[in-house]
Parts: sequence; C-alpha cells; structure tokens
Amino acid sequence: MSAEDSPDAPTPPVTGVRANRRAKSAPTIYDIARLAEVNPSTVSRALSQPGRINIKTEQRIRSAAKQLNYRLNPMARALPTGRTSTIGLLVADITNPMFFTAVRGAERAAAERGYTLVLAESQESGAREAEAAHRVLPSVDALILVVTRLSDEAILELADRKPLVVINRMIDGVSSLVPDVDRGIAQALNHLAELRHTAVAFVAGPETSWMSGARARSLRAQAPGRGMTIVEIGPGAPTLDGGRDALDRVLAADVTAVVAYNDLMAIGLMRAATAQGIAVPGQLSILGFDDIFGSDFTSPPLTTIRIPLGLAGDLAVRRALDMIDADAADTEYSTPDEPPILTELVIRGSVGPAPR
Amino acid sequence: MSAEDSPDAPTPPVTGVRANRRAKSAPTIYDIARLAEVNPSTVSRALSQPGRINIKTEQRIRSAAKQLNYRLNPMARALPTGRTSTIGLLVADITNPMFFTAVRGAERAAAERGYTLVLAESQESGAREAEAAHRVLPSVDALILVVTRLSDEAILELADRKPLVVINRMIDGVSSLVPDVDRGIAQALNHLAELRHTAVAFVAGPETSWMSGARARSLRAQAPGRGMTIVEIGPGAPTLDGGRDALDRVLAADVTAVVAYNDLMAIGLMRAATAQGIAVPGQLSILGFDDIFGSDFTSPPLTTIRIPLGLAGDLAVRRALDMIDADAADTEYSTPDEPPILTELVIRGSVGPAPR
DNA sequence: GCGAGTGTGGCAACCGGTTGACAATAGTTC
DNA sequence: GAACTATTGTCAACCGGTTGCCACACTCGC
Repeated sequence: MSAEDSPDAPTPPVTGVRANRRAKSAPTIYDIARLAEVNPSTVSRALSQPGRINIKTEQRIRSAAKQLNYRLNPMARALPTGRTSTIGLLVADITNPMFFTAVRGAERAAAERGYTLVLAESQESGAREAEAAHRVLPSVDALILVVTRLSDEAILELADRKPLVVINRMIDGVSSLVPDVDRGIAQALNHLAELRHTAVAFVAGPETSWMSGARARSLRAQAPGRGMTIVEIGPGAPTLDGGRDALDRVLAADVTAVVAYNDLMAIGLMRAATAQGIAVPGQLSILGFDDIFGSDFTSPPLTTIRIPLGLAGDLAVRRALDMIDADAADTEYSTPDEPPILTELVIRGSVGPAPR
Repeated sequence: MSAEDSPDAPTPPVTGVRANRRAKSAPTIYDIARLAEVNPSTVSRALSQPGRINIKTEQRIRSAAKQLNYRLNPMARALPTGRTSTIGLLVADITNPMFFTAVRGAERAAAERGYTLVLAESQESGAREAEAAHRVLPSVDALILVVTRLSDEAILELADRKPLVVINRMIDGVSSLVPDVDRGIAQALNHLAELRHTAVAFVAGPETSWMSGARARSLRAQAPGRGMTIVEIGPGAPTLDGGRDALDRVLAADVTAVVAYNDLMAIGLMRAATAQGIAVPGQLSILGFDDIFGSDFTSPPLTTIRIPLGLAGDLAVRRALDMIDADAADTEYSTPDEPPILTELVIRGSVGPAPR
C-alpha cells in the first residue's frame, strides 16, 4: 500500500513518463471485497456467475467494482481455468491482402464474443510457423491457421493440444474450412471455354500450398471433359514477383489463357506481360483467384474467382469457439451445418476471347 | 462414446477430436524438478537466470526440460512478474492496406525479441477503440496505436498505465512516431507547382484523424508561398467510398489538382472521376499519401507520397521494448536517436501538367 | 417443534511460475 | 583449525483469480 512509507528510501519525485506509470496497480477482487465487505470468493462468484449470489449482495459488489473501475485480470483467470479468451491466428504472409480479409472476419466474430486475436506471421516458412505456433499455443484457447505451410503431421499434433481450425486446407481429422475447389475451377474453366480457350496454363503457387495442389488436381480432372489441355507451370512464390517470374514459361507454353494460383501472381504476370507488349486479354487471358483488394484497380481489371475469406475467417472463429465450449462442457464437438464457402466468378477485363 | 473406460486400461484409441486433447496437461517445472531431482524454484532459476545455478545442475535441468518438451506457461509467469511478452496493437481499420505494412514491420521486430502481437480493431470508432484498449491492456506489456481515433486525454491515460507508442499522431508526453509532415507536403506541393497547378483541393480524412488535420495545416501554411490556393473538402471517411463521395465537391471547387488524405481516398476519387469521363491527369491531377499496396495498379498509376510504415511499425516496437526494459530496470526512458521517418515522392501517372 | 431442503457466503486449496530470505555446503584466509 | 565469505539450492510466500466443500440461516411441510 502507498500509505506505508518506504523505510529509508523516500522515493523522490521522479520526473518523466515512468513515474506516473508506477500507479499501475490495478484494483483486484480483494479491493472490491474490502469495499463491499464480503469475501473475495463472493466477489468472484458475483462477477462471473450471476445468480449464484443474493441479488442485493451482487449489486453491492457490482457497484463497488464499478466505483473502483475494476478490470478482471485475464491472466489470473487463465491460470486456474485454462481459459484465456484469446485465439491465435497464424498466417504465412501478412502482406498478402487475401489474408487480412480473413483477419477482419475473424476479428469481428472474436470481438463479438469478447475474444481477442493473437497474431503471428511465419513469413512463408514452415519452421518459423512451427516455432510461432508453439510460442502462442500455451496462451491461446484455440488456433486458426489461415494459410499454413505446416506438414499434416505438425498440424495434427497441434490439433491434439488445442482446438484448431484450418482455412484453405483439407486435413483428415482436423476442422477444415475450404472453399469449394471444384466449383471454382468449374467456374473458371466454363468461362474460358465459353470464350473458346483450349490451351490453358496453370501457374502454381508454392509446393507446400495444399490449395495450389488441389486446384491443379481439379484442373487436370475437369479440363479434358471440356476439350481443354492444361500445362502446369511452377511451383512459384505466391507473390507479384512469383507471377512475373512465370511469364517466360507461360509464353513458351503456347497457351491462350492462364489460370493463376492467386490474384497476386495473376497481377504480377499481367503486369509483366503488359510490360513486354503482350496484350491482355487480346493475346493472353489471365484469371486469378481470391479477388483481393486492388484486383479491380489493374488495367485491365482482373477477372477472378472470388473466395469469401471474410466469411471463412468468421466461420473459423465460430467453429473454434464452439470447440472451446464443447471442451469445457466435456461434450463431443461435431461440425455444424454451415453454408458451404462458395466461390464466385467475377468477370472483369482480363479474360477475353481466345485469339484465333 | 465407444471407448471402454476401465481406469487402468492403457487409454484405448478413442474416436473423436476431444479425446486426444485431454492429453493436454503440459509439463510444468514441477515435472522437471522431479525428473532432475531438484526443487522447482531451482528449475525456475536455471531456466530464467542462467548462471545463477551451478552449470552442471543447470544442464541437467535443461536436458530434463528438453526431454519433457517443456514450454513455459506465459500466464503463470505473467502473474507474479507482470511481464507477458506481448504487445497490443490497435488499429482503426484492418482493411486499410496501409495498416498491414505497419503490422508486418511490427511483427518482425516483435518476433525477433520473442514477443507476440495481440491485435484489436476498432472499426474507426473511438468508443470501440477505448473498449478494445482496456480489454487488452491488462494482458500486454505495451500498447501501440497504429491509427487511433482516441482523444488525447484517453491516450494519455493509457500511457499512464503501460508503455505506449503512437504512430501517425503527435501527442505531448507520449512517444509518437510521425513521418515528417511538412516535408511530405512540401514534396507534394513542389511537384504540383512544377506542373503549374495553382488551385488545389485537399480531400480531408476523418475529423478524428490527427494526421489529416496536420496535413491540412501544413498545406495552408505552405501553399501561399508557392502562389497556390487550397480548398479544403471534407471531412470524409478514409476509404474508397469516402474518396468517391468527395468528387462532386472537388468538381465544384474548380481546382486542377487534388491532394487526398490517403491513397484509398485518392483511388476512390480517381475512379469516380474516370467513371464520369473526367481525364486523370488530363483534366484533374490526383495525389495520394501512403503508397499502399495496389496504388501502382491503377490507371493511371497513382502518384503519391510514400510513408514508410513498415519502418514505423518496426521502430514503434523497438521503442516499446525499450520502454518495457526501462520500466523493468526502473530507469528513465529517453527517446533514442532514430533516423527520422522520411516521406518520399513517388511519381507515377496521376499527376500531370495543369490544364490551361 | 423438528427435520429436510434451499439459498447464501466463507474458507482454503489450487493454477504454475517467481523471488526474497536463508540454510547448507564449499572454499578461502589467517 | 576457526572464522569468514561465496556459492548453491531450498522454503515459503505471492501474483489474482476460481471453485469444491462446508456452515449457517431461513423456509417449508407435517
């Protein structure tokens, strides 16, 4: 307490920022208890189990809490209960705009239920991602992998420890949130087919990207039925540069249209092509995935398959919270009926009729 | 539940996700202590104060820890020490690309020192921001306000409780990280002056944006000396829509050039102008601030004043960590010598000669 | 008037670390 | 060999909540 004096060091009036901050001792339930003249445990009950306590006592406690401007200490609660009211979010690359759409959805859903997001980036490295995952794991109630470069085994191991939801990757035994790949690819191919493209290249993303592989598989499966051939180019970095670097191989492949792994690559490719005097879509049609921020700024504006990642982020948090609840109630969690995550063809200007 | 649950059975293979997770009891220092045959407090010292313990004992403890795959429980440490190894990041709008540049810089600097970022969005609302700030405050070591809509008083109050760094706003008595406003405005005006613009509009951001006000003031101060007039339009939302909505008033103001509060507004305005058949930069020149992702995708590509926000995020974290250290050592924190955050004129295509 | 049932609130242990105080042991000096 | 210091490890209290268990007071039914 402050009333008691320091025996010999009279703590002189210190200037600067630090001094004020010393007044940081936040009020605790013990302070409330003293003020409301009850036992601390009663305060705890009044605040966290409404109804357990006599309504009059509860109100007395609540007003004391308000008077002291009491804030519960999350860490103190977390220690005995394990509940941290926190969800960890792991992303491979913060600067990919597709990611923040997901984060926004997740943030909203989390804040709505009083949860806070803990963020970690792995910079496209599996090792750093594993490290980050283990760093945040003890202090979160659940983990969401937005774009992961981890191996299936590593993910399963994490899922053993905490509720875990994966976006954009399908793993057996793990709650996965994946847009309908085949439908998206079908939308892409149908659009290209209508415009009479038959020779199509797929510019792949990183090898460790499950989604890139899934799209490649779906393309190979669906192209023949439409009389189309698929040339796979890659793997490459899922960035503007990665797209740009693929141009030579695209040109060498003698195709009239390109499906890029994501919008970033599509835009990189498109800009490289334009810079070389190749007309888009006159000589080369380009189609992306995601519909990221800025994809309608390009010229021509990018035709793309929109992935509703905000929805995915939102759903991921809801699932995570449900899993947390199921854990707490010691009941089985089962994936709820949810609307599927449906892709949508956004026709803009980067895909045109095949040159003849 | 299908599993037989005889108490001594060697945990039969139970189906379902929950069952596995029950094995979540993480090893503690008590487990290590038992294995290494020392007292738990010795384990604590060995792990967190290398050298305090006999080197042989320490190594025995470390290998026991490794063997058990021990992870320190951050909450348990945080409770007595107050150190959470966590920095809170508050942003007004996650979907503004300028923000994630800053986050990336912050994330890197934080991860480097073993710190984790806690993220909260306030959706451009001061009230929600205050709420979010108080929610995360107890569980972070420091707070960084990337783009804040809080009042000065609210910020000062937060700064009293925890180390706090503000980006893009100058507040007396608070560690502020602000790019050189006057220099940026000078760069903008010089560029416009060279192209013989004399009537310029400033499309302002939100009223609560300190930076918008600062730019407006600097414009008013610097324009006359260059023989220019400034019309201020706004305030408006710092978004694509906000920029679009300003078009009518820009046209009514009879100017040849526009300086927008940020790139988002600049792009929104430019697209609205183009849609109305107004040539950019033929009839109207547009200049933005930030150099966000995508600002070079537009047609014409956006001329803008680049703010190195990645650097700002990085510096903010470093400062925050230094303040935390200073607090721990009970020493005075003083702002270090840092390179100033210098803006840079990025000339692209949205500013041209004034029509005559 | 008595026992059972219910509502209320206190006691104390616990979560997993940290740390000041101190005891035990080892090492040094005279 | 005694006195003294340095090193090493132990004990126990503490951080701020949560919760099982229990005591007490009161109501109700018979």
